[in-house]
Amino acid sequence: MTEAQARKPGSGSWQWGRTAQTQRALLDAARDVFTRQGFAEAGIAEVVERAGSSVGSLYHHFGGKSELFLALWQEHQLAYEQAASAAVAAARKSGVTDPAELFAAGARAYLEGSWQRRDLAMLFSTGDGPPGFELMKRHRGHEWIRQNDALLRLSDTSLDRLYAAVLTSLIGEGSREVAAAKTRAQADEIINAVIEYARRVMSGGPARH
Amino acid sequence: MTEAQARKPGSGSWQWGRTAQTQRALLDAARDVFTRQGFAEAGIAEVVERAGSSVGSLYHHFGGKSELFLALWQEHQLAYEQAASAAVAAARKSGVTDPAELFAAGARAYLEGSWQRRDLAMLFSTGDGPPGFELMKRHRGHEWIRQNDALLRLSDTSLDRLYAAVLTSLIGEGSREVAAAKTRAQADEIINAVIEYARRVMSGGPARH
DNA sequence: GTCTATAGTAAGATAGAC
DNA sequence: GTCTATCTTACTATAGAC
Repeated sequence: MTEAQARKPGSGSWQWGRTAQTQRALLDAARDVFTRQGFAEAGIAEVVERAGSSVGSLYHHFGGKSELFLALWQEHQLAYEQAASAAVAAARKSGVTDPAELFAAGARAYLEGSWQRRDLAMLFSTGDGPPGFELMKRHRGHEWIRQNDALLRLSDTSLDRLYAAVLTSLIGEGSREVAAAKTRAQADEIINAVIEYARRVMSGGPARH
Repeated sequence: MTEAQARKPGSGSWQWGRTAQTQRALLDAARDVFTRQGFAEAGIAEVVERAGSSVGSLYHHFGGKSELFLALWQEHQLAYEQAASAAVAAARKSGVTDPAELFAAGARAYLEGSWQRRDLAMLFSTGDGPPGFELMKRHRGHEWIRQNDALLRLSDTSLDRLYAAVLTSLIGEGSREVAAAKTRAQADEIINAVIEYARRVMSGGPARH
């Protein structure tokens, strides 16, 4: 593929995205290798081999193994977030106003994404990643909830942070289970159950002392 | 304490527990170093220095850095489990029979343990550990719930596994937040809130399709 | 059981030609 | 932008005397 596309047609006019191509190839190869072996086990060598690229190139474009992993994660996150916010917007448009329902709509889209892209969902939930990765994930998760329910007037109380943390980890755990499901039907069951649990947690809102 | 016990009384009759002493010193030093620096950052050298021991000795007793970390974790787990099952037994003795209430009693004791031993609770929840550690944790967590409510006639359905997973991660997340609390009072608030959320999740039992 | 000194190892990272 | 060859650097892990 790399070779075929690299062959210049007629003149030589197309140099569009030589960079983009390389990065794409590297990311795809990284997906293959990391999802099969995890971060620690995976070797940079195999990645560049599969990508038909080279170590130097990888470093040029990404800066290192960790950064490559992170780039892969960010793509994945982007897909999640776009799907989720689109779903929330759609629900809102069709008249839903209850914050819990809007949240549920977003969560469903999120979990849907875990089923498509199971491989990545599993990879990022195993706890195997570059130093500091767990922290980044937690951070991102909290932001997501915070944003998703700026609706819910969450303040900076430790109890509100807990509420967000609990919902985040609920969706996160659900995501893992969905990704581990054997069939689409099973995944659907799990998605529904997770939403149900989320509703239960949200019933009554954040705990007050 | 170590010093006091190391002082020999009268003769020199005591050689009891030279092994035990060394292991204790190593574990205590490991606690210091790991809780401050995490697993990856920590160096074996600093641990043995603080323990007044040596690298060879560490390998003799534990087998390596990872195993030392794991031994520390197991001690911590043991403390959790003893407290939790004692609490459940006590609740049962005083007439509680509702499974959800029994579970809540165990969970409360568990979270109590996260406050005492905050340092360890934080360490083990950061996601920094030897390869495969996250898996072990997840495994252990599930076992704990399973055992705690063999009461709840959970089967091997994927939905029942989800239920267990959700409760586990709820308690786990709560544990992290408790450990991060700044004051005892705040920790108590959080503990109560977590129990409340657990009750909400359990209301209605495992989801059915 | 304990220690010191040494070796292994292996992968990620870099330099510099093309 | 791309590549190859080399290096480096920090560990862990072991050997072998006491």
